[in-house]
Amino acid sequence: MPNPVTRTRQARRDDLIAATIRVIFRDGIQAASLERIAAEAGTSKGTALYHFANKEELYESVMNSLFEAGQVYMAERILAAPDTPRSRIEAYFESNLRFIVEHVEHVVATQRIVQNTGAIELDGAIPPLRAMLEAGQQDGNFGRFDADYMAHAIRALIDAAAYYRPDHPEMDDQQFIDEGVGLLLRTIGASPNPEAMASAGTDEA
Amino acid sequence: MPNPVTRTRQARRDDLIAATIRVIFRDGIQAASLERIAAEAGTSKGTALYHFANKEELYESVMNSLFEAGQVYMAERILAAPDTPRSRIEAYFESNLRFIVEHVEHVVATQRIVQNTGAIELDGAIPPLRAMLEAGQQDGNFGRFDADYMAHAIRALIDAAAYYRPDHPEMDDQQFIDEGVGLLLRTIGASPNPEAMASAGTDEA
Amino acid sequence: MPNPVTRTRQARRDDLIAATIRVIFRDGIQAASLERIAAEAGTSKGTALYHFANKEELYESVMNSLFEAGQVYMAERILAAPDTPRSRIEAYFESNLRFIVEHVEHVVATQRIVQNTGAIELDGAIPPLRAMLEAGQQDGNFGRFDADYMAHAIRALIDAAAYYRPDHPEMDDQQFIDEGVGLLLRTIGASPNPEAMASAGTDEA
Amino acid sequence: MPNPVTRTRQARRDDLIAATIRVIFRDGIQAASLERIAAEAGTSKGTALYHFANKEELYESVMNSLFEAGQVYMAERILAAPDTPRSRIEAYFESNLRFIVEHVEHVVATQRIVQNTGAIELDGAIPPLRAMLEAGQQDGNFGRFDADYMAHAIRALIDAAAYYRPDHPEMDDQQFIDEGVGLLLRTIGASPNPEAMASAGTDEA
DNA sequence: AATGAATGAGAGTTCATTCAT
DNA sequence: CATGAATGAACTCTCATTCAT
Repeated sequence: MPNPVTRTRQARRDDLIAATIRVIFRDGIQAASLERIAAEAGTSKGTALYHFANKEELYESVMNSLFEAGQVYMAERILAAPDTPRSRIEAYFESNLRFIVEHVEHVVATQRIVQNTGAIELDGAIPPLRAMLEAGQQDGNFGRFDADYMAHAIRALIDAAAYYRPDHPEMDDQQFIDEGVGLLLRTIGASPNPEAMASAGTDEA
Repeated sequence: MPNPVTRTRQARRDDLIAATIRVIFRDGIQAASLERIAAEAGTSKGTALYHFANKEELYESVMNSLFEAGQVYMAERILAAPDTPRSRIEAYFESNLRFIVEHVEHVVATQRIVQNTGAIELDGAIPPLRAMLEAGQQDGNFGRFDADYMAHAIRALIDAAAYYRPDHPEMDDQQFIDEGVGLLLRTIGASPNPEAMASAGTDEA
Repeated sequence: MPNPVTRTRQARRDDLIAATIRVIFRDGIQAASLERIAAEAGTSKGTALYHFANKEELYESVMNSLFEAGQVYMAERILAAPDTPRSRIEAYFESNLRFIVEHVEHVVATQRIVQNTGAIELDGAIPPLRAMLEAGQQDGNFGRFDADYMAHAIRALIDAAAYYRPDHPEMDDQQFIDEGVGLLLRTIGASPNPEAMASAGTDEA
Repeated sequence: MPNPVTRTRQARRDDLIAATIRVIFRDGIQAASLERIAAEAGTSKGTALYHFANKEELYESVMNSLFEAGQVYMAERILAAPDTPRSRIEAYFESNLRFIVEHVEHVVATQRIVQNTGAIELDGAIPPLRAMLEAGQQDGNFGRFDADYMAHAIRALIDAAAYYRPDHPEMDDQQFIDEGVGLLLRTIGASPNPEAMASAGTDEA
């Protein structure tokens, strides 16, 4: 029976992870000292280091909790899409952008950590993406481009979307996602919506 | 009349700026303490702070020297291009990528500084870019997209190119630039159109 | 009636004392945190402090358990020796060295604690030793020396033997003891005199 | 022209070394935090770490300054002695004890550091000492003993003398040294003073 | 113009100890 | 009996900045 003072182990860890995300997102990674993070979580530096061996482990937990959640979220949606490169990559784009919209702070905080610590975690995203791109190219559905270069470009675009989002509340979530998906599909040389193009109208001049 | 032993004011500042760039590019921004930078410049921490009021001013100088050089470099080439949105933006893309290729270390160092200190300097690049995009859209040469969103996307793609470059020496400079320009033109909905480039005629199919 | 799962009070204390000795002997006193000791004993820091009011009390228990065991061990052997200063001191030397050989880890751990905490426990050993030396001097059996100075020297030699022992496994126990006893007897000016030991007669040539 | 505030580099280092010795000698090595040492030296923690890369380097400086001084001091006196094992080792004993008397605090502080950090510096003293002992044994001047064991015993006795000295001011320096030399010579089985024995009297029964 | 020296603020980390359960 | 959780004090170390020369 957990009480409000002595939380269970995982609850405290979650509190600290959430506090870390808030501080980094709000004040920048420079401001994210253990003391500041602990204060944000309503606890002390000593307690933070009781739950995480060191700051690096805390940061890793922030990153891993995002990666795991993101992977599940996206895999679910990508596998639900029709099994064609075009549909798959569109599902990839859309699910990734939607995940970002729903977890902006966590995403931005993680990016700051990756940039700052030189963690190469994000590189793990490149190979599967490259594979999807090459599959589409072989089917003749995508344009002509260097798949590795393009994979990095896509990651850059998606990551940038996370930075863009919080500063543009005037755009609603769906607009934001659609704009991003359209842009990404155009970048890889796949028309934004084949069905729409057939039935409704033309998106491009 | 500069003394051969005692460097002139500007020369020393330039030394320190160059040293800062090298340290950040090579060892990361975490390693860029004033002591480390001064040592790299062959001088002392005290001297570094004699030439720059504080570390922030040194970082600003690193960023400004890049922006000024970049602006001159790009303006020259953009103005030399035919006065159409399509040509102008292609010149923008190509000159920017070429500038990056020629100044990778400086560009990467600046990006690290911006990310780390939260400097918003890069936002200055958005309005002129957005203007170019809107001009192209009004001419019917570019696709349908949110110009502000696209301006940020383009900056993200170009910035990402700087990170990509040093890790891919197997690509030669021209390949790298062409791949980037092609990708960017596709993104804004303007096909690269090689024939047009040969005949200097219509930019868009 | 001790519960097989829940150890008895004394058993837990003994576990912790033994764990403390192992940790200090193996990893040094710097590494001997309560957490480390508790882990070595297969329990938790909280439990350790349930059985000992604080760390100091734990250390005192380590020392006292050694002193008590040593005192019993030595007293038994010294009282069994012929009642002459020469025999008595020889029994003191031999029993002390033999006790060390049989409890190296405990002895070394205790020495480390004494050195580190500045505990002056060892001084308790000086007065009885000094008395034995003075008795021998009055009988004309020992050399001319300052008894207090010599008592300290003897303690230093015996303590040093404990440090020496683990690093020299090539020497067997008996050799080690004999070498030490010989050295000590020589130091106080009483030759080891093997004939005397055989005939149980005159102790000094 | 050094002023009382800004001391020269070496002077400050010496101040800090002296302060370290005083703190360790007076309050024990546990109390020797950088803050405490800096305060004792009349400066700040930051300054201490400006002059020494880290605490370890400070401790090494304490040890090395002692070893260097001691080596010079003893070498001078040992080389001045007649070239026989007996004279040489007596000069070794006497010069070492005299050096200790003149640098008790430094010696004790160094011993505490060695014990605490596990530095094995003192082992360097064993081989030359063992060589001297073996030389004396071959000449038939010393008793029968294991030279390595004895070398360690001698070091232990001499080190113990440093601990003994400050607590016994009633003994004057010369007495202290003579008592120690006599004890040591007896330990190795060399009569304390061959000349004295020939001309004056007998020290042993 | 240049710099060695000094410093204080703040960082991450360790640890003995307290306490509620 | 036992322990997980929490905490605060103290520690070493980093660093931008000030200042006298």
